[in-house]
Amino acid sequence: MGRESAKTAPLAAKWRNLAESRCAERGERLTPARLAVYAEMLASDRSLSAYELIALLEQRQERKIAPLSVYRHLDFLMRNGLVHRLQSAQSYLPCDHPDHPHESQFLLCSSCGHVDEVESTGVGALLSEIADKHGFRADDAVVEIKGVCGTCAVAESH
Amino acid sequence: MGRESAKTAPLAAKWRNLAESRCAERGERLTPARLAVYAEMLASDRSLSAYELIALLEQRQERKIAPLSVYRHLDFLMRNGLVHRLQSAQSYLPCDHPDHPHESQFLLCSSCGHVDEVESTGVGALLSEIADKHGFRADDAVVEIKGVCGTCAVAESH
DNA sequence: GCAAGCATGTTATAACATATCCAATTTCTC
DNA sequence: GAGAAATTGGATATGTTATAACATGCTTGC
Repeated sequence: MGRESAKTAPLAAKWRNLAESRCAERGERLTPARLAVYAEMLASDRSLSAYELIALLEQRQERKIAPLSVYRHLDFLMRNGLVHRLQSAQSYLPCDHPDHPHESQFLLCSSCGHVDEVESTGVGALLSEIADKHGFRADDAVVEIKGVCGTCAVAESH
Repeated sequence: MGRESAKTAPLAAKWRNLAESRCAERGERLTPARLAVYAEMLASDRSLSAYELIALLEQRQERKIAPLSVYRHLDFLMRNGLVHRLQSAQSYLPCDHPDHPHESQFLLCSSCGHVDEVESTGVGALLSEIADKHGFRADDAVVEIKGVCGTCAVAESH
């Protein structure tokens, strides 16, 4: 167990490699501090607010971390397609398939808090069509669906 | 000019009547304070943050207004379908067609700040279908499209 | 008129996000 | 490898958005 592992959440090679190659392609530097934030997010089973993330990182690294640092790292990760922001929950989530650019939709379970990122064909096209019809040029879209996930729906019915 | 008009933004009869009947139907009380917030929002040509709204109301009413009051009024107005919250802009917008329940999509112009509320057939169905496919029960959806409106696109091209 | 419930006011604080300035580190050029 | 330039990161402060806790007052139905 190396020195870094004490300060960084465990990070599967798959994700690390994807992140590294993605940043390398774009000429961006995936520094240890940035990687630590990314790893912490992947280690969580739900989306995290910036301040929750700070608390987790402080606990793991046993030192104070300024909000601005984490926001900068989040910004970096979002810029490079590794992390998404959930607009309706003011929280952040690692991207589920950072291997290619995409427009995602999110399924937010109000019961367990789990968020599913899906990439459905048709949504982008439909939204562009709607925009066109109103003489609007669409650049980007936020699609967040709130409801109850399958697991919780089953649990509720018992 | 009555006393109230000095303290409340002008409010077209159309909107006032819609709001009053909507609340009456639901057994909710559209008090002067609530109406004043609604009128102020309608008087603006763009979405407003809660604190912008506070500033406008304070200016008009010449007194201090606590944030919580405005948030309560916004909550009331949203509960009764008179106002929407824009998740990606943390701001609030009067509903464009409060005469019936509906799911809207929003077109946010990044250039002029104008927001267009549209109600397109097909979006709800498509999103439900997507949710179904993932074993998810959809209750509600946020659809916010960012881009450039027709007017600004024309202006830009000159 | 009185009680119950709803609405509002007051104060304080929590939660989320950014500004400014400077120190440390990395990278580049020579 | 030394030194300059650029990037990254830290410290402190502040701005912005939202809610908690509790007290008071209004309205409505009896």
